[in-house]
Amino acid sequence: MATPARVRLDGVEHRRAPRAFFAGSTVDVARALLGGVLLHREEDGITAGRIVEVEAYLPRDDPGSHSFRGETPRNASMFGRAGTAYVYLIYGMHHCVNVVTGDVGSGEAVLLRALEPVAGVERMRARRAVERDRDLCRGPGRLAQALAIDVALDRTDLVRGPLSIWLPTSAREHTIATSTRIGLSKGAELPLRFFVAGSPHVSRNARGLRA
DNA sequence: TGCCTGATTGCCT
DNA sequence: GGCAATCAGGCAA
Repeated sequence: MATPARVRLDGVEHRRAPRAFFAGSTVDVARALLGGVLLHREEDGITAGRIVEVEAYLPRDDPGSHSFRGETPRNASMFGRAGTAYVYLIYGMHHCVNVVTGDVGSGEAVLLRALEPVAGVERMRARRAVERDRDLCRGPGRLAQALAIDVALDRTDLVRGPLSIWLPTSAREHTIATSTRIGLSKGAELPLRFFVAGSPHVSRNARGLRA
């Protein structure tokens, strides 16, 4: 499928994130993803949302990461090249979407935790029974459902495939806040969650904020 | 082979 | 605030 080099989303011109964007250090990529757009090009339309909350999962000595115990069939894509999508099923019913970063084999990724809907909102509403649009993508399982992302998209290439990341050509003003990651039993003390301060689309209020 | 747990969500009290 | 839903991976036996 022909993918345009640029697209207008939410009134702002965006360019598709190239391979090099994902190859940096995981924390840097995580912070740079804030303000970017996750877009799913489906057969009959698109859904997209601005990224407002992420978590970094580091390559070594990060007990909270799926890669901590080494590569397995489940987490194999997390060890793939930067710019690969790592999608997995959690709690037997929800999907989580990650962006693979760093070098091949290192096992680093950024979990996308919340989006502000910007395109295909009607499609999202049809998939998720919620009263408020801010609840469409407020949480990792919710955004996956809203954008119809499941394990079929695991291992796909964010640089060329149906899932993609788009970056505004002129940076938007936002303050990045930091907190500990959510839901972990190990590695929970590390300040590796980043989100747009004040955004109503962030999944929950956090403790230990640092602007 | 069997048991336990999880990067969550939504419903119930 | 508590807890069930639901299932694949990981580990013990």
